[in-house]
Amino acid sequence: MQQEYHPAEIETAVQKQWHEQKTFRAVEDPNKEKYYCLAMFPYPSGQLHMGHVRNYTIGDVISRYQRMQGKNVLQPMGWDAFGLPAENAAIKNKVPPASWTYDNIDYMRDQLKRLGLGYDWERELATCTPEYYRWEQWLFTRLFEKGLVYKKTAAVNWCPVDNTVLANEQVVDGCCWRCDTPVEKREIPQWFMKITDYAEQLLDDLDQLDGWPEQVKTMQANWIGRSEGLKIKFGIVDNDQTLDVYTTRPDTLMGVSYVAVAAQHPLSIKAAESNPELQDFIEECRKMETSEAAMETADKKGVATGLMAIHPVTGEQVPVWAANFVLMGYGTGAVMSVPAHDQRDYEFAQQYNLPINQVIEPIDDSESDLSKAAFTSKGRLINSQQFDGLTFADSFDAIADFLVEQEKGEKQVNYRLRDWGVSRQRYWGTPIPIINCPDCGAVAVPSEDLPVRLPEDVIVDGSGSPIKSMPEFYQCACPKCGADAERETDTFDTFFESSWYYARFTCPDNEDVMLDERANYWLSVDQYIGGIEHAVLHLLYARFFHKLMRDEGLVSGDEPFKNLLTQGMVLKDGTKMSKSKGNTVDPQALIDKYGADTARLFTMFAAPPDQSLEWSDKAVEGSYRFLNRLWRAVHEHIEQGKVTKLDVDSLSDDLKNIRRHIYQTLTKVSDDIGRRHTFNTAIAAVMELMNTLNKFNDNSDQARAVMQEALEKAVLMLSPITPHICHQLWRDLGHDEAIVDMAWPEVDESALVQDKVDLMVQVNGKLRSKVSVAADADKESIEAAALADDNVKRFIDGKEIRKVIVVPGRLINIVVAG
RNA sequence: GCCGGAGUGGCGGAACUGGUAGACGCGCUGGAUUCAAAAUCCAGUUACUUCGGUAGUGGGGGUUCGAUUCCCCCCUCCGGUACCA
Repeated sequence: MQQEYHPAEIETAVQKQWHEQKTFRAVEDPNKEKYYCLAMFPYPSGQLHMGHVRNYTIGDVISRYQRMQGKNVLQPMGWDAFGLPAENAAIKNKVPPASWTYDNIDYMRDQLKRLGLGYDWERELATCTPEYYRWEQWLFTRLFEKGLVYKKTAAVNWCPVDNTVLANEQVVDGCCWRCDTPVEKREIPQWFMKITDYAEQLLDDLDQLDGWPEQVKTMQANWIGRSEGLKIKFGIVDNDQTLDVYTTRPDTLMGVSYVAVAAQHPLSIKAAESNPELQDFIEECRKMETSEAAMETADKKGVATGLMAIHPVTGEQVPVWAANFVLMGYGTGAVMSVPAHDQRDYEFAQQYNLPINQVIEPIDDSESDLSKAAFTSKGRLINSQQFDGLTFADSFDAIADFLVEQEKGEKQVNYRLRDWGVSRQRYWGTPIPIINCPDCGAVAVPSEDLPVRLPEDVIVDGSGSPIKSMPEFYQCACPKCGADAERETDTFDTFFESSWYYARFTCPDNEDVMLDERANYWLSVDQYIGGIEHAVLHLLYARFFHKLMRDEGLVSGDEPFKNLLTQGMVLKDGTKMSKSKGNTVDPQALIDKYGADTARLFTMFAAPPDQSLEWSDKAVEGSYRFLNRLWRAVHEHIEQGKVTKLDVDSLSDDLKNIRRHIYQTLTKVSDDIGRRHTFNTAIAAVMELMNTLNKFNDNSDQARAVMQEALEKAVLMLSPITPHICHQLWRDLGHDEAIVDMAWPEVDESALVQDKVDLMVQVNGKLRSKVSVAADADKESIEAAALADDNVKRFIDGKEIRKVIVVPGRLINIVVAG
């Protein structure tokens, strides 16, 4: 055994052995309990960052631990390879996105291998290959036939100078990030997936996800946003059109003082023909940012359209306003406004001098002052004619019944969730497999013609997608009638690819079908690990896809991810690492200097996985020092020669205490890794054990036998976290079998038995002393021991004891008067 | 704006079910070793203190014998907000 710890040598040799022996190849075996562990695959941006190191180390620790538990583990890795950065790099460096992406993948694959992550590399996939994306094209055409996709116009950010569509992140303060031109909205036809058809299931099935963090389920439930309300029809004066609104507060219907519609609403556009002020307003709204955050924080503005709506109950006329806070693409594009009982309507009404009609009063007859703010609580109806005196629930039914009878409304369940717009006007993505025929309309590309391949040898210059000016790509014949037709040149949202990769990993080599029977062996994913930033969108889309694939007969379960671990961000100086801030840490430098085990140990030790992790060069050195101490401890032990057999019955109290510490540590570490995923506390516990061993100075035969036992357990416990050094130390401790194939150690319960325990003694909740009592002492004797303690006496002397609380195994609290 | 989190020594964090606040690591201080330094090892390290104690987990209130933990209000920071992934 080498005297010094040389991580580079050890790590290279161990990784070579894993590679040659195909250690991490996953083979379906119905007789073994499977465990599918998946970390969110990376976008191949060029090099690994610390967030990747953290994400993939967490996955690897869990995978290796489960392997030691005897599970048949699948841990795959691949590349989320389509996306905007490749196009940006292409513009900057004049390199086609494809070659840039493939080069990045090659480099990052080596980096992952150097970290010693136990992946089955035979299952590697990249989403930008036709072998992968052909199957999502195929699924899309199936959904097209089923009517689950449709086309409608929707707004995009448009830069009139660059003549291109901008992503939300490319809009900075309402202007184009590259040329600073004010961004405009443009309505263009786009493809949508009917995720709203699955809204109810996506909400209800959250209950199945016991292994998901509550906060993520809450965020998804809020995002889906199920509500029960009324759809109400308003007539328009001198107009045969009607206006539908949806409200969750039909009890306030009699307080409606105006109706607000989106600027883009057909009624508003029609009215603008003879209204220059409204025209200007519509134009102004066209320049607003499309993001929800921008819409909600913008000043609320509106213009009267001049149209009057007819109240469905009273028949009274209320004005129709065009307002910038009403979205055309959401709901009916119109809302009824009740200033007295909705804060936003209240502020709008004050700004434009619209009437504020109170129709709800507090149920407890307390004051409701409408001069300062709206009264938004539910209460009792007033000023509401035949509905006066009703509660919220009663008025809901009464008003619904009334409107149904009049054919002016009905009860409706509504969802905040909107259908998923999947069209992107970008090049580097999966071509949407649709052909537009002048006669037949939109026609799905027949499955025998799939995949629709994206041309890779192109020049991207920032003036729009190159395939939009490539007749050789878009010119084609209609599959139905044979007439000249054109392909879609839009591509899919990249969330499309990441919505089903977890399933394709089970059978990535199948060239004939999207998924085969192996999917049902491995799925669902037993542990999914990724950033909290994906809590809503990615995870919701993947859940949606799973249900689509289930309904297509491709998979059997309802949900893709059984357990979810959301990791926090890696920070430096308290903020997110980013190139623009110049505070990035290159993991490669870390690995080169200290080795993969130190990088892994540091990222697991610095914080629990779901919290943000603060980077520290000094703490990395500390991790490296610990591995050196571990190495030295094993080395010094081995140097003393052969170890005799352990004789548990002959041990001194000191040695019994050491053995108890070993198995207390093992109990804690098993729970920390297996259940809690708090790797930081697991590592701390092993460090504590090592500190104890270090202080222990006994060269007797039995002491050395206990030391051998301690070091073996410590190495086994650390092996999922720092597998390379543990591989070597395990060998050095005299074992022929590779540690990666060892079982997780079992706890020797007899070593844990204790005859005395220390209990804390409090007086009035303040710690005053501690007493040592027999482990099986009864309440009375514990109480007596506490009251007899000298320091306790000082605090209770001459005072009346009101009560004594004894918490077994923990503490005694003596409550005294005064 | 809305939804979801987080806030504990000089720093990262621990305290899992309401029961010893600060485990473990970093840093710092002192010591050993060294010609010297690095490395390593040992000891100490929340603040205040009359050395008895007292205060203390973002701020303010509450429940409890007992609150970092539960409840209410507020502040700050972070994530998401539907075309970044």
